[in-house]
Amino acid sequence: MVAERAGTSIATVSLVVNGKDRGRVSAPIAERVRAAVDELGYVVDHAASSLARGSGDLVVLIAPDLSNPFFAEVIRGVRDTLGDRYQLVLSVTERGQQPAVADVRRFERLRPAGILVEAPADHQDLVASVPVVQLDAPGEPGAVNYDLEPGVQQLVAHLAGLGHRRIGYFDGTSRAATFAVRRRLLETAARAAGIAVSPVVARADLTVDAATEVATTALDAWLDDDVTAVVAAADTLAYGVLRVAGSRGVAVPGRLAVAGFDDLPSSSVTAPALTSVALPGADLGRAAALRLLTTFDGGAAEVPSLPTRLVVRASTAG
Amino acid sequence: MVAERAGTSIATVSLVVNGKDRGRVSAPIAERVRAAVDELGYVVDHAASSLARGSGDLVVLIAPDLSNPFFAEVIRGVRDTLGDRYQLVLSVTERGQQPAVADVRRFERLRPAGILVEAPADHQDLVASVPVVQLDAPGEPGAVNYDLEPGVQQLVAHLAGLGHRRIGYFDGTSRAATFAVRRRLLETAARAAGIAVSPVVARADLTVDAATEVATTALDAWLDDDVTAVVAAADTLAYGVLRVAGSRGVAVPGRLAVAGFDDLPSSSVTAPALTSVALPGADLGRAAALRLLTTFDGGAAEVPSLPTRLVVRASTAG
DNA sequence: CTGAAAGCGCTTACAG
DNA sequence: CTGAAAGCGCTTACAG
Repeated sequence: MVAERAGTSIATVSLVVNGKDRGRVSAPIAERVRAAVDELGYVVDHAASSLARGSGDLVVLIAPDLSNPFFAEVIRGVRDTLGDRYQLVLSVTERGQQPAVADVRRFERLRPAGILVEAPADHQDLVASVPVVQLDAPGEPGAVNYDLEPGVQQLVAHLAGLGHRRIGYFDGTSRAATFAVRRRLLETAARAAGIAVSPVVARADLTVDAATEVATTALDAWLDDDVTAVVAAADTLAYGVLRVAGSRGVAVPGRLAVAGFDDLPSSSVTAPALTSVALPGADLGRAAALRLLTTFDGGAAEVPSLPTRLVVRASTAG
Repeated sequence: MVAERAGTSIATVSLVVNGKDRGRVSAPIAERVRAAVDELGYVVDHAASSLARGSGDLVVLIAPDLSNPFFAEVIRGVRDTLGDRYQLVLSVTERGQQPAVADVRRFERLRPAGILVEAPADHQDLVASVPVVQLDAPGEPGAVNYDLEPGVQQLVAHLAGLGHRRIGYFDGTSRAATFAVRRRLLETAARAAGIAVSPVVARADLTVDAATEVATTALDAWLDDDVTAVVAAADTLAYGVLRVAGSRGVAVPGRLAVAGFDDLPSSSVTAPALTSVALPGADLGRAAALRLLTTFDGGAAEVPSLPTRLVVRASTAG
């Protein structure tokens, strides 16, 4: 430890650097240490520190591929809540993959203070030697989730009110539980409202390009099946439908209404602007980070589900 | 080290676990060790390992706030190139901030194998005890950059060909050098083509919402100044212009042509579809990761700048 | 082919 | 109020 050039012992430096010098180290000595630290540009070695201490100040957020801008919002919420006390690092899975046990294992090695897992693959047993909080993992105990029901109900009521009687569903390929829930809630609500859901199967990765490719064939199938509205499990999927409909001259919403989930920032500038069930990503991130912080302090407050609501725009409203 | 339950010494376990047992440990013993490792779910402690070894297998990518989907592409490129040998972790700066020296310092503590810095604040001296590669940092030696000139030339030629003689520029607030370069190249090319650049100042964070807010007042100023086209330093900024123009009934491109930089996936579905200078993010990520990998092996190959080109869509073409 | 030992840079009781 | 010492879990020469 180079900074003992301050003329004191290693232990004293450690105390000062960690701000544990109150009433343990005299002011002039502490001052000398700080000066030496500054001069030498010293920065405590994280590996050694975590080793000695048993765990570090890192918080790991494991998220799926970031091509869905939704995650950027989540990350921002986490960051804002974690503050300076903890250092956030992100890990992204491979495109099209959900976070799984192996990812959590991999990051346990880093001895983080805690791990956040966004939209994990279903039915994983995500226990670790450090606190783990899951986001967007319906059915998992202790997870921070959206209450999707109100948003879906509003969407179906909206479509029913416009006279739609047969709709298509554009699902993600993601194995995350939240997608199964979105589909199930929509089907249930549709049935209750007397709306049929087309058997046409359409699934794609959550990128505009993948969605466009799938929509290229799915669009015809939907139209052949007399579908008048398509609900996509994510806005990025809906963009694909908009793109194909636009290039084929299929009027939206005249011939086909389109809606999504997420309400991404860009959904207000699409052609036409997209109706969407708003999932406030930053709120989710904040709630999850807060829950982790509470866990650190030994608490375990129940986190209520986050509300969702429908944002109506031109892609359905005409 | 728990796994010595395999009945061997700690050192032997270490050798086997790190795959350095070739010709040093007998096959049956190695086998016994592996079995024990599996049974106990043992995973080597990263902190201890990095400490003993001097550095770890982490690669840190420091990026600005991820609300610009462009970065998702960059990340994907980095990930794909790094492969399994290294573990990528991301860090994002606070919204509106560029990566700076302090961020690099912070991550040096982790003893990563290397650090990647995307669009750092200008004029930073980003040296560290580990290899650092900068992305999108024009003017920095060893940085991996776009060759923006051809894209900008094409854009200006395109606008000139359409008869535009006075254009507005919508800049980012980012202090990253790449934004200064975009502006300068555009101004130079415009002058050469006999196009005037309006003195109206418009700058915003690279989010659709921030851009919309700024565009709300800037749009009037541009129109008052007889501007017939606006070039935005990023697609997300252009989205803000499209949004305001749409809600005000200003015809795009009839009254005002709009173009951006990035060519985000969603730019093909905006209303109208956005003309943009394509900056292939994944390519940038791949090139930077490759450069870092070469550095690890002691090499220092020159990386050529990545080509850019104009993608023409309805927002300018009519 | 295998094991005992030193050391990586810290932190934290503990004794002075 | 301060310092010497043990120990965190590994890796890697080195000796057997």
